[in-house]
Amino acid sequence: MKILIIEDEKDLQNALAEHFRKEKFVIEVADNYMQAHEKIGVYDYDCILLDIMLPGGSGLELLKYLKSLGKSDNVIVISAKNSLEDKLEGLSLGADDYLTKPFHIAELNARVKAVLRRNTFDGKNTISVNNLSLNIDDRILLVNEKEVHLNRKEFDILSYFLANQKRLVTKSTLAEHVWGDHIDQADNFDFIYYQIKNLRKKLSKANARIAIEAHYGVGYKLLPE
Amino acid sequence: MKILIIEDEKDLQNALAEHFRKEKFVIEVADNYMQAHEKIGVYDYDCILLDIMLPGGSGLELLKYLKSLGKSDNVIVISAKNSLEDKLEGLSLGADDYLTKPFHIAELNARVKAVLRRNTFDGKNTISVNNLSLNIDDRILLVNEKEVHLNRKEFDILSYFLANQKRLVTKSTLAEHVWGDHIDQADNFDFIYYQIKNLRKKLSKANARIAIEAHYGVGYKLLPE
DNA sequence: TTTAACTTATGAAAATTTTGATAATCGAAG
DNA sequence: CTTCGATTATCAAAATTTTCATAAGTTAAA
Repeated sequence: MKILIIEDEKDLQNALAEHFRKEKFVIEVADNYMQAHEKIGVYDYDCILLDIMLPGGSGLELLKYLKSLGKSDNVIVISAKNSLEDKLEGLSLGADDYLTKPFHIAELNARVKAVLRRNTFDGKNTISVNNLSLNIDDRILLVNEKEVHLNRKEFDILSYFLANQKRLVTKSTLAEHVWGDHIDQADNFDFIYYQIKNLRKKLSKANARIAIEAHYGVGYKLLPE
Repeated sequence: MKILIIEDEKDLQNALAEHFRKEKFVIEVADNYMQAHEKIGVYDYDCILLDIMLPGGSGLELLKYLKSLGKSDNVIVISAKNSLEDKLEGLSLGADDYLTKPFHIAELNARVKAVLRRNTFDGKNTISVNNLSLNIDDRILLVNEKEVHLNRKEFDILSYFLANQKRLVTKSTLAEHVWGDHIDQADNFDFIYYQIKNLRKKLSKANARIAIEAHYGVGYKLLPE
């Protein structure tokens, strides 16, 4: 998963890059119009964070360019507090989302994840991988066409993993999504270990052809096998 | 709690009115520009649902008017699917939120509640009523300066009640907020009854000077006593 | 006023989740 | 290739939440 950060303020740029690197994204940075334009033309990104105020040209021009390339649907516009107009024009140009400075990085993080997840789930209410299929609405897991009972946390964890397949999911991200705001920065993650253990047990008993990989010091990744 | 629905499409208007009446709001309706303009000038509402396309004038004009009166911060703009421009201009005029048709009424419901709650909580992280004070961030309840331990559901329920003081809270609304999306339309609410029972027990043991009133067939209301 | 239908309250049991202690595993540094 | 510190896994116990059965209360209609 690759994120392009288009932002000239060095402090913010570094903070963003650091944060998302920790979340195990591949980060690229552009700090002016030309550089951004070039990267956009050549590479594909899973998500683009776009500041509007840039040296060398307006971020809105970049957005138009992205739109012309059909790559504008995973852009999150970041605009200065007072330039509401930018924000609005940004939206009308098809940006997926916007955020006004200053913002909490947790907020941005949530939105990035939302953008990425959207592209995974699409409109469907069922995700299938190998021999499993998960119906989000009815909260039913089928492995080899047979229902496997998951309780609430197990289901939430698995669906988050499936929505973020092959991507490394941080423990705190998982906690935030499955358990809620309160538990964001816990000092131990026993509750995750326990649920993961049981989830794995159920999956393997049902011969599900996926694996939940632990990544030392970071989190987990779900892989088809 | 009073909501003004400015909407000319009769079907939608009725659906909205009916829904929010069930949620125990007081509903007023305006189905054209003039009527809306008059009501806005005379009365105060806790939330205003504003359609942009109206007979007799644009909703955006009403929004400007509301803004000039300093009453624009609890407006939710409802715009037709394709009129993105309206949406944007609406936002720039200070509307709190917007929604494009068609929308799920549950979505609108959630946003209305959010608008109302914001005005209750403000920026504070503590709500106080009589001899209790609830710290939202640290999730601590004090009654007469002494901590009363609440477990998760109890805390969530109480904080929702406090954010919606003196307002009737539907069981399904409560379920949606405390338990999440899944349990919106349950066929029984035993889990609510159980938590309410224990919450009441803890509150009364601590001599908290509030009461959780049951409203037959509808839900609960929290009252200072 | 009484009944019938339905809603809410309550306690006990079942299921799930969280916590704590302990063991196994991993990865960096020597 | 060891060792050490830290992370992850596992089990059992504690706490919480959900479910179930039943009782009590409420409303509307006869």
